[in-house]
Amino acid sequence: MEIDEILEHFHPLPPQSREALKARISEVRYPKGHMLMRTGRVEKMLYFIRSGIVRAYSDADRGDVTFWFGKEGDVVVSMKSYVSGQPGYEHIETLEACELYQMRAQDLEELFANDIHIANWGRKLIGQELIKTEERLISMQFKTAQERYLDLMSATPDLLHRVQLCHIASFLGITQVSLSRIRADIR
Amino acid sequence: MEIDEILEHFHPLPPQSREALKARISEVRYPKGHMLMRTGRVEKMLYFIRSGIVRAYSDADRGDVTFWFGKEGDVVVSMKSYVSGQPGYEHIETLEACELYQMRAQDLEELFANDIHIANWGRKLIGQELIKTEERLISMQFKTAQERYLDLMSATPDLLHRVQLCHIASFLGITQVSLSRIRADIR
DNA sequence: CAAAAAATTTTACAAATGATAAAAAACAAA
DNA sequence: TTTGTTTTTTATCATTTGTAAAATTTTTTG
Repeated sequence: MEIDEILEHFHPLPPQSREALKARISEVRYPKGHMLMRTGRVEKMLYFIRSGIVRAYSDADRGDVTFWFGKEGDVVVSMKSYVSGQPGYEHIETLEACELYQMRAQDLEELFANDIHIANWGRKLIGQELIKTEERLISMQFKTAQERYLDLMSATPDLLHRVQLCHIASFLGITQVSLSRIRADIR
Repeated sequence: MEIDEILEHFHPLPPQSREALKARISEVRYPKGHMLMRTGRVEKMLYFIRSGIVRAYSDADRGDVTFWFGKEGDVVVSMKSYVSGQPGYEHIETLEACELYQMRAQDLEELFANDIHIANWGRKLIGQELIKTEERLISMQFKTAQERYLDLMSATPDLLHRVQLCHIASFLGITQVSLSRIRADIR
């Protein structure tokens, strides 16, 4: 996925502003298993995914909890870090070899302060992330695990072939064993 | 809670921009049970809560699902509507008599387009909402209902006295019966 | 205050999910 | 292929949560 397409997808940008963004973006590749971000750090970079899949997860008593998958076209930020400048609570790792567009968070801050189109573009970007998160929260609250699994299958069917089931289970808020039962029931 | 305090809380604003915002804000009161927003509409207004409590909820098979409480100082928007201009998926109603600061969404859009400080203020506002939502999502995924109840009690203890338990239960993602059991266990 | 309505708790039973261990299947490296 | 490792499934039992109905408490209304 090309960078122009990704940037435009969040919100239209005047050519000049888009070029200002692109001038601060470079390309980078990481192998599977690379840690893009770590809990407790104030992250200096953010990424847009050109290809590949990543996951964000938090540490918990019973192992880690995957709460987000990022795929082609998605933005990768440590939200807490990005929004408040405070240490983030998530690890983010690549689940496949990834091609990423990278940008320094500080460069983006400077653009926000000086270019109103980019400031509004950033506002829309966060807004879209919020909607997605809110919709997931609602579905966690009132749908059964089986419904959530079926939703995920119809929304991003390829995810199941590209990601381990233990991560899918964690993402759905259930154990891997429970996910196996659900899959058996559906068959 | 005064409007200046509320506005500044999200992000500092130069006096000129703050006055521009305030010039478009008026005050309004509604009794308990008033519907501020409705599913399926593109909402034209947004609010800041001077006093009182409101809840946002979605329709579901088994009744409604409360997924957000707003209290003094919080912003009240139909997120989908506000972010994307598309019909929202939530109802929002007052749970107490409320004093609100109100503003036309279109006025805010115009300020976003013309005042970079307000655009960045709006970006920070949405970002803070995103963090809160993401933290709730994570706690839904890896905490037990009892832990979530205890968290809520320590975070906003007054909520329990001001809001019906059926709404608290729904907010926690459990039934009212289950919440009753948890409360009995704690005693 | 008394009656009615609403909200909350309790009880009993059913269904879903979790924990653990072990077996089966899929995958990777030599 | 063969071996060894990882991933997924299956089976068992304990725990949690849901559903429905009744009992209790609290609030509202006359």
